Amino acid sequence: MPRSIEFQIEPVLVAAMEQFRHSGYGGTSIKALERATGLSSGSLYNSFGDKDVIFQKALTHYNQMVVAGRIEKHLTGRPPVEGLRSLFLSLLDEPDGGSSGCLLTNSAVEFGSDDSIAKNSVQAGFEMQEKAFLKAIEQLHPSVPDIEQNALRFLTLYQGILVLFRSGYPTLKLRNMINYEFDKLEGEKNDKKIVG
Amino acid sequence: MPRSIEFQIEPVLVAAMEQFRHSGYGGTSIKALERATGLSSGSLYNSFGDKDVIFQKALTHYNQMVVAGRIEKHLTGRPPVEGLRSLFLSLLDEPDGGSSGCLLTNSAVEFGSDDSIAKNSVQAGFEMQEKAFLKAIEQLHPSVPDIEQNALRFLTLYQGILVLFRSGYPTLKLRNMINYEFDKLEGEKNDKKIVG
DNA sequence: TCCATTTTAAAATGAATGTTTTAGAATGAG
DNA sequence: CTCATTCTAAAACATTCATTTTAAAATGGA
Repeated sequence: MPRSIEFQIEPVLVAAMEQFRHSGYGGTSIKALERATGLSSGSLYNSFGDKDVIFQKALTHYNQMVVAGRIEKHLTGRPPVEGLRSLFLSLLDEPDGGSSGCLLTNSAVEFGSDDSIAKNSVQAGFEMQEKAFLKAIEQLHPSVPDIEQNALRFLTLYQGILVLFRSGYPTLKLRNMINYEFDKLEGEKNDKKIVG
Repeated sequence: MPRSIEFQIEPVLVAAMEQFRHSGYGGTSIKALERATGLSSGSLYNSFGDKDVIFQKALTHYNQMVVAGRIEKHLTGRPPVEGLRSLFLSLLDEPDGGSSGCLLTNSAVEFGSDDSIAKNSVQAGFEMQEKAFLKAIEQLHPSVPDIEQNALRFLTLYQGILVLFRSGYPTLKLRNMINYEFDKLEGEKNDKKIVG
């Protein structure tokens, strides 16, 4: 029957994801995708369809792997404040220092609120993050009524950090701010107000 | 001598600004700028140079008018918390509900940290916002040593709100979160801890 | 009036875009 | 082997892009 597929789909998706993360959807040409994935445009069109499909698959993969993976990695089996802190700090640990930012954040901004190929995945990604924050806060203060406000506040901070980091804002200052924020949270939890 | 310029430069800059705000730099064609400004491409090239110059002028104008204007409007001659609150809430008051977001935020994400036509203006704009927050917090707690952390936290929240709002996140939830945040700040200021 | 300049409209340019097609080599199952 | 399929490479396509040029009308100062 048919010749079997030579390449693995997953590394191709990862390469496309990185490319979109760096240059956005509009800023990424098919030629750039050829370079990034090592596939010819023929193969890309053959296996995916068109550019939109590649992007959507890459974005979905980003949600499943990067977003969910990060949450899983930092927020499970650990005290919630510690987990949240390391989750936030992990945003600043891009290996090459080249802050490509978050594909979710970048897509949200690039496409806006109009109907687009990104809308559903962006909403789903934000929802995943917000729910993870909610769960962590519940573990912290099960009885407080303003858990939702705090979860949204964390989501907002999270997205803001990604914007500033992407723009080249000094990592050290962001790191200090994050640590300050979670130090304060630990202080509140222990009912000790340290700051006079 | 020469024929005088027929159009006013400022409305043209405003129109270009709105267009870039809605569609980004890459997503805005010269044709779109013709439509938005009412000028022919001939006039645009004649009066500005090229697309990069138009964008840079529009971004500078955004900093001077929109960013500085908003700060001036909300943070002067008013109690700082009240001013900050109304500044944050004003982000959600886009007239048409079509959240074009902030040209600064959008440009930061679109161009990233690489050297680009936007880098200087983006940094300048963020700095303006951060300094405004710093000043407001100083008025609030002149003695606290962690003013910088709080100013950066406000900047981060501010940018995060702009991302979420641009993506179509429900305005009401964002409004509640903002109000909750500044209610808490007023509480802290009065040294009354309301939340148990 | 004349000249320099600015306007618009249109055409032209050359490059890049996304996509399809073609041609040829490779591969696996029957 | 054969046939269907997949690969790469290349060409072809129509479209869009930013930009320049052209031509013609308008305008203001000398």
